[in-house]
Amino acid sequence: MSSLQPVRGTHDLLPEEMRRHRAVTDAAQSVSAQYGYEEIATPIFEFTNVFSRTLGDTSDVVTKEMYTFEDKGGEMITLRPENTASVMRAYLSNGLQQTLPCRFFYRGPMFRYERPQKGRQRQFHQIGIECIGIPAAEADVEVIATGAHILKSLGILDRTTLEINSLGDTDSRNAYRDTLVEYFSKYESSLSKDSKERLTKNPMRILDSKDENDRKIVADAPLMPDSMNAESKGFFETVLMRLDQLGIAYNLNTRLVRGLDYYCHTAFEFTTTELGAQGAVMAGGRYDGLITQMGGPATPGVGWAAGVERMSMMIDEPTAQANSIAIVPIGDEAFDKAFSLAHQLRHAGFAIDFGVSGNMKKRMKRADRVGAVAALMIGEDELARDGVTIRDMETGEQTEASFASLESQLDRYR
RNA sequence: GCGGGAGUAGCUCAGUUGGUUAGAGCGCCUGGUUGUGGUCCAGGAGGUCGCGGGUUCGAGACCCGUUUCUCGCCCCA
Repeated sequence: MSSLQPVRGTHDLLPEEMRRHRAVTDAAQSVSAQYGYEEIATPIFEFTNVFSRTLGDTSDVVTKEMYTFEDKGGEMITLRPENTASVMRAYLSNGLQQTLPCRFFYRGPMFRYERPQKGRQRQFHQIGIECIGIPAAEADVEVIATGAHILKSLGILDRTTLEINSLGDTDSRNAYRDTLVEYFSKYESSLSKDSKERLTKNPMRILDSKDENDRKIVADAPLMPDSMNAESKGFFETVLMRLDQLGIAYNLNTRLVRGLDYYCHTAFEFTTTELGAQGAVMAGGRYDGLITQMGGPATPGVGWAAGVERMSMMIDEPTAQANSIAIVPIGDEAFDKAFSLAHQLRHAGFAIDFGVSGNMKKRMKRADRVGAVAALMIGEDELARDGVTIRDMETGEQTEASFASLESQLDRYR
């Protein structure tokens, strides 16, 4: 294959696509800030054990999707497949336990060795928030509210559904897991091939199997709430009550589970039907055990991550950047003057399009193509009276302006 | 990792049961307009038909392999 092809599952972000990404991440950053989330960035690679220790030994992400390599110093390095573990590592590395609670927003590329599909690439981008240090259910609700607010500001909230479930605390989750294994083991021979594997690796996954026969067995499977202790039930009730209070609509989904080991209590996803096989736009939950798993002090946390590519496919085309003004010199002498004028106007805060070559017709055509709102024409006539001609590119109307009054006359095109 | 569909110009696509020199629209360039963009008219550039092999007198078309995209499975944002 030609070496000029990008690596499979990677894409160049050309200006049009980049504008969509920026519309998504800038809106997310700005809304998150309203909720007290400050932006941070962690390295795109970490020691492999940052991920392997936290995501779960049997998760697909760890077992088959990580980009892992040995660097020249013999260290095992992994390109981050998600950012929560990195953020927690950063939290511990920098001794931020002193300043709890911490609210972080992040954006950046993630890497997973997967089969590319619509809305699924090997290098993709996520935004996310993490709220560290608040054990109360209100933190879960704040995190969900922030996410919903971002989706709303992008104009896509009403095209998603908030699915929510509780996995309970560690005791409840383990109890439920044991109950499920016991139940499904009775039907092991009739389970699908995938589900037989899940039985040992991640029994809760059998609950959302798409296999028709599995679904029949699942229909009578024990339910999570029956294994939940009183504390876990109370926690989830508070979450739902507070969501109701804020008018955030949700769909209770007892089959909603998590692939990564560190989740407990609240699990949620904003899903859509617009992206083919990829339903999840934004997903997250509570991860009280994560920091302990990494060797830190017991610290609660809750957060979500969202796919930038997935959201940018759903939003309307963002409006282009600032109004620009084209400068069109006619003749060598005018070019001299125009070259300085472009510099002067840019420092006065205008966006200037200044083509360095071409006759007047070409330059006018270019001004039109870049969407300039006005063209400043400078030729012999204009130089003689020490000014320029301003052509409004929309109406075609032309007015004369002296160099002295130019900036104030251009104010309406800012 | 598994299964289905596709790959022809920068983009969207046509190309008949295998037959001479592979087309259209859009976009791009030049001219009609020596100081005026969008509209119009005329002309032009741009293709190893994804790549490699095979069948055939002859392959864009058929066969095999491969690669990329795409749809689904697994899993996930």
